[in-house]
Amino acid sequence: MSDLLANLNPEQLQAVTLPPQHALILAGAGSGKTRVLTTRIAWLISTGQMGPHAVLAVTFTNKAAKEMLARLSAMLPINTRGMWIGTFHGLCNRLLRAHHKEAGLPSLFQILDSADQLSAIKRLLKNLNVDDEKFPPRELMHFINAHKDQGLRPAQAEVWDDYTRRRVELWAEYEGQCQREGVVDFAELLLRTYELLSRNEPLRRHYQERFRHILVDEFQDTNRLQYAWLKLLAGHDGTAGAPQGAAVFAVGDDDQSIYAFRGAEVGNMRDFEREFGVQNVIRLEQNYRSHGNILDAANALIKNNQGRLGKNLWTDQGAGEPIRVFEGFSDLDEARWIVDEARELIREGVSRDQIAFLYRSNAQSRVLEHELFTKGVAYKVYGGLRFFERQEIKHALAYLRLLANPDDDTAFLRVVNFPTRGIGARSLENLQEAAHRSNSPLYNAAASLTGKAGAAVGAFIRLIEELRRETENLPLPEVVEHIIERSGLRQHYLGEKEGQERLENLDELINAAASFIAEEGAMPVPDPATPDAPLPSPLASFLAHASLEAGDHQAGDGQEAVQLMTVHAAKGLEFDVVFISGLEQGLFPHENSVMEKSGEEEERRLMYVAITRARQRLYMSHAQTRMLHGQTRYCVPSAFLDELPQELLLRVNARSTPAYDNSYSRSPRAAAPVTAYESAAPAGLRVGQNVSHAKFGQGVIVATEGRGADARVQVNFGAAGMKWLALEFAKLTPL
DNA sequence: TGGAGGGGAGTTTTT
DNA sequence: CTCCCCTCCA
Repeated sequence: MSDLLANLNPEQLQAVTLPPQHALILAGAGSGKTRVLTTRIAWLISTGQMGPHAVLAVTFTNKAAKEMLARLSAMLPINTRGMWIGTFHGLCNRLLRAHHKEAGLPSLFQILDSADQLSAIKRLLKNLNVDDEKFPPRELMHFINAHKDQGLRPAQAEVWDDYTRRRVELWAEYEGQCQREGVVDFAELLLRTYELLSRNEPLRRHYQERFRHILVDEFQDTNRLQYAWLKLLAGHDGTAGAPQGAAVFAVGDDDQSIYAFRGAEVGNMRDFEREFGVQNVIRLEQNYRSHGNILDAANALIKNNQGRLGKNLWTDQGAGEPIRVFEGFSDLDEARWIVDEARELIREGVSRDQIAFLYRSNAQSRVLEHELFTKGVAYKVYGGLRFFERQEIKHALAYLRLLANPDDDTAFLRVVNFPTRGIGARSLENLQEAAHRSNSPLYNAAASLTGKAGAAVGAFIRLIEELRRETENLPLPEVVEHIIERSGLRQHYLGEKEGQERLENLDELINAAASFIAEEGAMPVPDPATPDAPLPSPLASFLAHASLEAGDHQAGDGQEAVQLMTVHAAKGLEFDVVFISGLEQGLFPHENSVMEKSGEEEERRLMYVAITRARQRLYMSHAQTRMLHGQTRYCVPSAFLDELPQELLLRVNARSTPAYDNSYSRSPRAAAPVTAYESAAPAGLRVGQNVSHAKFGQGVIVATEGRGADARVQVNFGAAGMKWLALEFAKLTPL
């Protein structure tokens, strides 16, 4: 045990060894929060304060959950299998599988991922003859999910106009459809579990009594429903007669809250502190990742946010390098400089995968990729399709889903005619109509179809029935292999020009099934606390796994490569060298964020996350012009750059560096293509012109419109925002 | 049934 | 500009 606590700093040690009370750990970037979390669990177990089954540890990502399990296994001589450590969704899935009856779900309920959910909504709108122009499926999906993330059902939704009334009706229809088909979406996993536990007292008591310690990772990312879920499980819901609850150990960093747009509520941290009467608030401020200059910059930046819980990172590693700031004439110029700088570092021996290019929006990767490709630097872009999201994989899974649950219309429609078997859109329309009339799944309605179409659909149904029979007693990997052959998927892709990779992926799916069985599905462990609960079948578990864990992002080739990703995707990662590009008003901070309340603060936190990814070297860059939506935009440097202590920055000017001289840095004006507007611009005020305004300060003209008395110009004033000004009235001084 | 071509949108995203 | 989605036509 002394081993366990060795090398913890005083704050970490204090957090790990707190008495069994509620605690809030404010864990700064790079302060060893995962270590504290796992050591806390190990300490509680090894000191005999609780058994492994009395802990519930929740994370947001599978990666974090796996990491925790791995570290725990390394610390303790216990089998972590069967411990309740996982993602919110994974744990809810587990609960719902064990108590599906009480939750009103079929035992083999399927989980819809976002793509499945979208197609389910599209299908619903079609069946109900709803104009999808008026009710865009994506928007409706977001509406539904946002409400469910708040813990709401259609009956509780606030309705403020006819449009919303209709959306709520459609949402209710959607819920009905999911129920009929035996499928649940991501938000439903949580909401259904929450409702199950709040309505079913014995069950609630059972779990409340069982979990003595609840640990939550990335607490700042919890949404309202997740917080309510935690309160319920912790026995802190105000229910009369609730047993003495679990101790909640919440770890988070309000400064790294960057997911408000998907429902995360930083306010949960304050609420938690208040509602749980938290006595133990511990700040982990010693940073083990970055050099001092980097931390100083991050601290100075984040100080500009209001209402923080407060935290200041420090390190004993020394100041390190200054932060290098580069201004390019264009986005291309910027990319060239970044890539050249990276090549220089690689020459000096920095490993490629210790170099990260971070950006605010995915579109920015294009110009960087182009430059990397041109210069022959290996790179890897994060954010593409993931394994289980690939077309061929989803097709194969749809067959498997139909074996498990024939009511799953989403799966049915996905493969009823893939590979093509002569079932046209017309037949499917008829089938859907018949199903709608008889209020039955497509699978059952198929029998009512007559004629040629009926025969074709009938053959498909028979195929599924045969597959079910043939695979009944096969081990999972063989089931997968069998359906890939018998469904005709393999044959189909064999005949396709670009089919080679898809075939490889299908083979990989068989491997995935095999390793899934090897790792977790081999012999499902009965939960000691609920020994009577049905054990999930390997197929059902595998399908849930596929939905809940879509796999790694497309990682490109395995070789050492420069890492490209959005700042969001970089959260939780660290690199020796980090480049943050596109530091321009409107891009970072993003223009759409200024509309949202406290949007600027979230952008600042995002910047804070970006900065704190760097261990040794940090580069920041911006460009004077940037191609955006096919047009050249004139940009002013990000206000965030001004918020950094200037003495930490080293301005690197391309022209002062011989290597960059006239090789590609052209004059800014010459580099800027003439836009269509420009011909109409009044003399002296052109797009790209720097101007000064009495009230708004310095800015740059980004667009002009009209002539004479009607002439207006759009000016980007940086921190003061983007303004349209009538030349007749506004006093603009060219600079 | 699939390919071509028009139209529209273009922050961030895990489960 | 470029990508994606939908529709329409052969």
